[in-house]
Amino acid sequence: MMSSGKQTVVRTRFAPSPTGPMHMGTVRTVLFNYLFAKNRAGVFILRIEDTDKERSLKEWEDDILENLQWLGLQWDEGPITQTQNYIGSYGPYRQSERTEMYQKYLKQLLEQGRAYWCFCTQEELDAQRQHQLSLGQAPKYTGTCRTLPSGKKDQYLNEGRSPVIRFAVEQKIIAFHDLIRGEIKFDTNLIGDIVIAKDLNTPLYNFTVVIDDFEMKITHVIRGEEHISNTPKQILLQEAFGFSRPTYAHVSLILAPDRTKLSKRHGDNSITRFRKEGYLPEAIVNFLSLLGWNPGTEREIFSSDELIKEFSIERVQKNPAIFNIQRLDWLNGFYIRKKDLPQLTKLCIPYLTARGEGSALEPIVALYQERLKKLSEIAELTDFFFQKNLAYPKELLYWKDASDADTKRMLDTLAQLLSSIGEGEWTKEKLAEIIMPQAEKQKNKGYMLWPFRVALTGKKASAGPFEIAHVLGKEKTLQRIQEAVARLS
RNA sequence: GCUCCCAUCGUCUAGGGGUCCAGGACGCCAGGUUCUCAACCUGGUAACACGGGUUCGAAUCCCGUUGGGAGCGCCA
Repeated sequence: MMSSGKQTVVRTRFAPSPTGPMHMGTVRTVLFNYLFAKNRAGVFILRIEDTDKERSLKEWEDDILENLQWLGLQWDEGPITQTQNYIGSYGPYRQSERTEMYQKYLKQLLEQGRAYWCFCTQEELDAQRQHQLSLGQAPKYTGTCRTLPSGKKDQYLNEGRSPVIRFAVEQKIIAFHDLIRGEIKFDTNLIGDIVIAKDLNTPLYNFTVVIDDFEMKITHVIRGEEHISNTPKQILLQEAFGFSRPTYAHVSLILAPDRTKLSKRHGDNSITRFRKEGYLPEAIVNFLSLLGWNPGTEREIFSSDELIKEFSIERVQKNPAIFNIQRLDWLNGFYIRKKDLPQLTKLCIPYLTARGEGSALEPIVALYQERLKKLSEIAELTDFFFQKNLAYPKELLYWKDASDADTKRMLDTLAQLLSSIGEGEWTKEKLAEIIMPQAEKQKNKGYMLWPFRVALTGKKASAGPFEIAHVLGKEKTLQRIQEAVARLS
């Protein structure tokens, strides 16, 4: 195991396969790896597991790289790349670029007789599995290729069968300590000889992980719960090579509200979708890290640096957590409210395309900063500022029991009052100073303020009328009131 | 079917034998503020899955039941 005298540097890795968009659940796993490594002043590695040539796509690798960058989860090591678009100067490790090394280890196993060529066909294996299932047994490989006479081998080759490489699984009890779950035991009797490579150039997952974790000196394997049952296979492989065993920590899954594994059928839960909708990386990081972990205090808000400082893997929850978007929304709103205006405006611009320049939009964004749950909402909330003609039913102008005539009279009074205010003193304070006394004369301020606000926005919910009138300017404000009057009677 | 994992408010969780007729947060409800919607403040609702042990004492330890989840590939 690990040397106890000198302190070993902690090394963790995130090892995704680029076969689809990066999900929220995946992000949480990365986060735990990242936080754990950083908390121990260790090294965090990114390894792209692209051994499946059919399913691995460059598009998805880019998706992973982009999102990690966006989230601020930078890896510390990797091959230096020429065309580096990412923070730092390291590219990711890619398993597709390491086949020679895997081959070396594969040959070693073959020579030692720890692995062998298996000639069984897909049909034979399927039949075997069906048979075992029908007997109520766990399906496992029980073929005889392990001890195949060499004559038979030639015969199969002549038949055109293409063999795979199987690892001869030793029958024993494998126990390992999991940082989150404690002792876990498996009887390898239930595991058949596993396929570790399709051929010498095509190694498979359970094999490559073991080699890479050793070669990259990974000390802690933090991964999803779905890998618990792979662990004994990997330990067996490690033992065959005499590799030291990393420490394991299996993180529970994130579940959809129906309590099943979060998947496509629960809608789009890709990190890219949340990014596009206008969730902030700090909100996602804060939210995900508290999904299944907390420092034992009543604190809810954490920056990345604070998370790094507080994080401990032992405090990670064993039971799976349900993805609860309302809490994410709340956190997102919190972080939006905390942004300074120029920064927030900049973030909103993509959602306000062709509606003006940055600084011109600031007053508008300011009115809605505390109403935003996600950035994308800014578009609909503020559309009335940019529309030439507002579309709303005239009934919307009525406050409570106010009649058409009442409302018209209110708007006329308002127009009169507003006209008296000079362009130069058109501030929300001045507007309130002139209008409020009149509004207060009504049975209820709503009789004047409601139609005022609706005339300006065409909406039943919005920011206050004075601040909106201020941003709109005198001319547009009066014009919108006239338009409202024209709708009545 | 087999193997493994899990089990506190609707949700995320605190709790690791007595200080818990269970605390916080989100949500929800009510009130305050308010022309509206947010934001903000105050209050409220709501949980130890069940059954056996162990113990003077159990949400906390053990066993079982039930329930949920994951895995059982020439995917990762």
